Amino acid sequence: MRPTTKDLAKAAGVSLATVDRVLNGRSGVRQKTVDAVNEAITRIGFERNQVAATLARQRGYRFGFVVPRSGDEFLSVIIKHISEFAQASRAEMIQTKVIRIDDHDPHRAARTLSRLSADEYDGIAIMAPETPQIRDALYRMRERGIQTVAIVSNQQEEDGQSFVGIDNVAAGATAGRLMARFLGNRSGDILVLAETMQSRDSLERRLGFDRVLSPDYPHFHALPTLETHGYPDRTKLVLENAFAAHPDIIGLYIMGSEARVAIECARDLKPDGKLITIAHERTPSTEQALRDDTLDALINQDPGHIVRSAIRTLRAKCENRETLASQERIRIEILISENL
Amino acid sequence: MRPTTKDLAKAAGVSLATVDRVLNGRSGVRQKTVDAVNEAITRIGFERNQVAATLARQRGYRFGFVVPRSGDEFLSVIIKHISEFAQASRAEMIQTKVIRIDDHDPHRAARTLSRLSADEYDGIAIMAPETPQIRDALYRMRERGIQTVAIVSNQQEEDGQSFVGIDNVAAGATAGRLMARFLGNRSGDILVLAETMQSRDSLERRLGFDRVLSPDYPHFHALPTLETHGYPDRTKLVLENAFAAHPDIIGLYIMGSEARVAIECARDLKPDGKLITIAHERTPSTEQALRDDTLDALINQDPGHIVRSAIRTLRAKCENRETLASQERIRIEILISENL
DNA sequence: AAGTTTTTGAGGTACGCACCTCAAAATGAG
DNA sequence: CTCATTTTGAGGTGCGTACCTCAAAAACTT
Repeated sequence: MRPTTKDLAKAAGVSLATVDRVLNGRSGVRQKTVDAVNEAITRIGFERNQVAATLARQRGYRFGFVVPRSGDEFLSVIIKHISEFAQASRAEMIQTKVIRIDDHDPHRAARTLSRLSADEYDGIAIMAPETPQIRDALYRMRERGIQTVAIVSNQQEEDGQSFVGIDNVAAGATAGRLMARFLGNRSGDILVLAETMQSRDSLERRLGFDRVLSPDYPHFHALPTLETHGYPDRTKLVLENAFAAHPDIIGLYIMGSEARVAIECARDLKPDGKLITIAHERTPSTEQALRDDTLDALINQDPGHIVRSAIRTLRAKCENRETLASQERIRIEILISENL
Repeated sequence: MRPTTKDLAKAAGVSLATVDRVLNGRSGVRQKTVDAVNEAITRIGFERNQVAATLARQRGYRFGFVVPRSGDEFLSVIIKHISEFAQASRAEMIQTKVIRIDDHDPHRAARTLSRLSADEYDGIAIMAPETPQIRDALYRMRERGIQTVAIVSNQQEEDGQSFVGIDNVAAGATAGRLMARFLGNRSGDILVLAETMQSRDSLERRLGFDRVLSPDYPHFHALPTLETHGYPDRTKLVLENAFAAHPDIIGLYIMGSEARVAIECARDLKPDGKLITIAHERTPSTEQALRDDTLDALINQDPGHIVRSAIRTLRAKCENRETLASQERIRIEILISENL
């Protein structure tokens, strides 16, 4: 039989009330007593029964996902997975809400964050670019006793701040290696497209991409990153100009998460199908592009996995536990039409 | 507030005892009453609180993983993940044991299975090739009230029998497409290696491999599958003969899950590094081969994911729930040295 | 030593459900 | 109609923990 709090109290020579105080970090216990209880915990191998603990809390866990108000296809996939998992984990006493923030006004965003109270939320997962305002707001949130985790876009590493997502340098390197191998011995220019190079994600992907291409494959030349700023018109224009200026473009690497327009343009500009195209994030449109061969490979981070991992991470923090590392590592997936 | 069994009883106009009988499928309730309760469940949106239910059961869940007694590197990785997850889910009142069976004697294996009682196990995950004896034993296990799920190797589809693993035809096709794209415009022979072609997994992978290679790439020729039967010596011999007989071998596809020996041999026989090699399953040795470029790509099914998914699937069956499909689909992962 | 403050104990209630018993009510058979 | 059988209700207990109150004990302070 597994030892219970009762056994622990007996083993530590204290009362149930004191055990409770120590286990839940309440004040008013001498250090000496705390140590005695902790010693007893390891001695008898006590492990809190999380099922009973959750039931006794009366109010499971309340988590929030803070995401940008405006967004691309990838964001809607994320949100779909949030509500899907929220539905499925209601029976486990986990409540999940989506909170939208202004992604172009860091101050307003920070204000929204500052209004989130520990009475309403046990933990917050945030998907937002790194800015001083956001970083501060997150710091104060943790001080208020709300657990935090950053998803997709990394935030500065700090105590109590974890990250659920991929290593973008490695993702860029993966794209670079695939690009090179798919191109084989052909030589020419490679076009690199991003929404903006202001974002850390794009910078890192480009860094990884070049790190593979520059030293190992001198017969390719990756052109400077072109920025679309998320506008379809601009994307089209930029691509047209690039293809006109560089007649021997043989590869296209789309780093941003809104690849649809770029893929369509590239297909129209290079209809022979000789252009090797690699993009990020599985969405209905990139999936379709893979199937009809306008896209050669897709680098993906499973949005469902990210959402579930964020919730598990938050929950582990609330329960003062470690997560299972192998379960929480988000993989850099390579998708082709055969393994969709 | 979420409705409880009490609310449900009131809404259905019956007592708590009857609600309990219906919810847990006990006998002695008229169909008319069962229907009334079910109607009330949907009407008020009742959802059983699994946390409370698990606690009240007094004895969490007891699951067993039935795996072959003899095995390769992949199997040991699986077992490592079983104990890792078992450790982590003790706090959730889930107990997990590993049960070894004789993989070369289906009768003995079936006898071992027949001794597993519902008093000891709520569910069994089995990793075993499909044989009539095993299939029967699984059928009787389900009749005894033990939930079953097949992992890695599919069992015949039957009522109540689910499968956690990859589609091996698609996995073979993925390997085929990668092989072709990595080879580019070179032409020559491709060697295909398996432990045995008796197993369904190998057959399916070969099928998928050919399905991509034969129609789309006539300048490659995939040779008939060579069998190693898991013996290092034989693997070496078979490879030496093949390379001697076919001077223009440009690709090697290792379908079995014990790739170490084959990779080493191939490296010795074709030291120029021009041989494109693709294998299955991430293990310490295949991972190393990827890093030092003796392996070009790895097709992997995440063993940790399989283990966790099997347990979640069993648990969902015990609780008479659906699983979250997107979480349980095992992906066909493509690994190269950049996205390890 | 007397008073103040801090620390501890004893006891209780609650969470939502599983599982048990026994008697009462409803139903069916003859 | 009576008797046997089936179905239902009322009530209880327990799972292991959280969280609360109040008084008693221990530890400091001056």
